[in-house]
Amino acid sequence: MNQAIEPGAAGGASNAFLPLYKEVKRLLTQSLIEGEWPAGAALPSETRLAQRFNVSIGTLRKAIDELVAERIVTRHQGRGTFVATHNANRLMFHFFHIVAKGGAGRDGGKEYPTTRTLSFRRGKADAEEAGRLAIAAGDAVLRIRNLLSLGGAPVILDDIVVPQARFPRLTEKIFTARDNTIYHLYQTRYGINVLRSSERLSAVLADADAARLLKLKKGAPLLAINRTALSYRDTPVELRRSLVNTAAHEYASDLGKQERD
Amino acid sequence: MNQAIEPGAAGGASNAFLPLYKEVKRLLTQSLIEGEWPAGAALPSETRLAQRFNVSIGTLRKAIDELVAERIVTRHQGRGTFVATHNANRLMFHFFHIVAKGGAGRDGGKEYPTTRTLSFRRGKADAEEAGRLAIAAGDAVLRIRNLLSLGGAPVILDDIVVPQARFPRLTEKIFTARDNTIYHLYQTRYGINVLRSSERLSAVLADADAARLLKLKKGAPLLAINRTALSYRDTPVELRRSLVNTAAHEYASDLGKQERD
DNA sequence: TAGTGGTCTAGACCACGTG
DNA sequence: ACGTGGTCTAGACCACTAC
Repeated sequence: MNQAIEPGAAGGASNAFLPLYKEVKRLLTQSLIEGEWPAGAALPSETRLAQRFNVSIGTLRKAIDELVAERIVTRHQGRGTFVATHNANRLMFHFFHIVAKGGAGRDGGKEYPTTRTLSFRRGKADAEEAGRLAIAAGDAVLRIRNLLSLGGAPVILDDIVVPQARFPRLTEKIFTARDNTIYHLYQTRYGINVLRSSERLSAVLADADAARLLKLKKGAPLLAINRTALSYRDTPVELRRSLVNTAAHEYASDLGKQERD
Repeated sequence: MNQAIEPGAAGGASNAFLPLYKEVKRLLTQSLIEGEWPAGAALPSETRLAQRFNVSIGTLRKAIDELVAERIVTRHQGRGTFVATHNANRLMFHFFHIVAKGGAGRDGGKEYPTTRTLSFRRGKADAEEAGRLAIAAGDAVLRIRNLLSLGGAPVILDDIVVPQARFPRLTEKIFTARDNTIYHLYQTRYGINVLRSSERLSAVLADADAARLLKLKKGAPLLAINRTALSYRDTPVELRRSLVNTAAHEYASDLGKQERD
C-alpha cells in the first residue's frame, strides 16, 4: 500500500503550515496504532519507508527521530528500527520510580519488586474515574489490588482501575499468570501500548487497611501516588493509586535528564 | 578566535569514534561555561558558527539541537538562538512542581509562590552534604531557610544549602532583595546556570518546628523533597530540602511529556 | 529588504550487526 | 559481503522577525 504524500503542504496555498516530516510521523503513528508492526517487530528500513512516503531519507529520519524521543520505537545501528516493547528494563526506567534510600549503587538503588494480587473485582466507574479515563460514569471497570514487596518486605500497595471495554475477557487468572510486567500484558494481549504517565504525589497517613497490609502502625506517613497511564495521543488507559512506605525507600524524579534504554 | 576542527575524528586511525557534531557541541558548551555568550545573549547565526567550526550547517544544527533539548539555549525563527535565562516561566515549568489539588485549570493549577526568608546563616558542610555537593567536609556553606506561600497560606518550607565558595559575597540583603527567582540570581550575579535537578521524595510527619511554621498540627503528614540542583556537565550547585503541606496541593510529575517553553 | 532559523533534498561515506 | 542505521555535506527554498 503506497501512502505517497504531496511534496509539501507548505507549497500549497494553505495557511496552516504543516512540515512534511510531521505528516510522515502522523502516518507512521497511525500504522503503529493499527498494528501494522506489532510490538517488537522491525519497521521497514529507512530507505524503503522513504520510498513509500515519497520523501527523502533526511525527512523520514526526522519523523523517526521524534518517535524515538517519545520512546515509541528504538533504533539499533546495523539491525533496524523496532517497535518498543515493555520489558523489565523499560518498566524500571520509565514507570517504576521507587528506589532504596541511600542506595547510590550501580543501578541507583533500584531493585525489582515482587507482586502479589490481593483482589480482582468488577465495578462501575465513579464520576472522577470516568473523567480521568475518558469514559462515561457507570461504565464497567476492573479494580485490581496488588501488594508489591522489595527485599522481601511489603512496601507498595497498588490500586489499579482499568476500563473493562479495553480489556475484554481479562480474568484474574490471566492477570496473575503473567510472567512479565503488567504493561507487557496490556501490550501483547490487548495491543495497548502504555507510553507515558502523569503522576500526582502527596503525603497521607496510613489507615487501618494500609497499615495492616504494609505492616505499619496506623497513622504512619505514606507517600500517595496517583498515576494516569497514557497511550498514543495521550489516550488514558489505566488509573493507579500507590501507597508507598518511604521508611527505607523513596521516589526518584530526575527531571531533564537525558534518558536512554 | 577561529576554533576550526578537523573534518572528522572518524577519519583518523582512532578507535574511539566521536561524531563531529558532538565535538561541536562540546566546544559550544565550553564557550557557554566561559561566558562568551552570557545569559539572554544571542549566539552568532548558524551560518557564522558553521564557518567558525568549519563544519556544514547541518552538522552545526545537530549540535544545537541537543543544546535545545537540554534547555541550554532556545531558538526563535527569524530572530536567532539565545542562551536560556531563568525567568518565572522556566522556574514554574522545570523546577517548581507543586500544583493546587483538583486544579485542572488553565495552567494545571499552578500559581506563583511568594517567598519569605526566615534565616540566612553561615555553616560547615557535614559529610553527607559535602558528598552531594562535591566539596570537602567542613567547607564553608550558606544555609538559607525560606517559607513559601500559595494563595496567602504557608505551604512549603525550604532549607537550602550552597557552597560559599561558589557564591562569594552573597549576603542576606542581596539574597532577599532579588526581584526575581533564586536561580535567576545565581545566573545573573554568579554566572551559575541551574540546568536540571535530581529529586528524591518521601513522606514524613511534621515536627514541632515545621508544624508551627506551616500552621499544622504536629504529626501531620508532609511531603519531603530532597533536591540536588545541577549545572553544566551535572556539576552540583545547590541542595534543597522542601517540606510540603499536601492538604490542598500536590507534586506533579509528568514523565515522558514533551516539554516546551 | 535583509537576516535569521526551519524544511527538504540527493548523495557520499562510515560504523555496526549478521551471515 | 550485505544491509542497516549514523554522520556529514552542499545547496535550494520557505517562514518568521525586525527595520
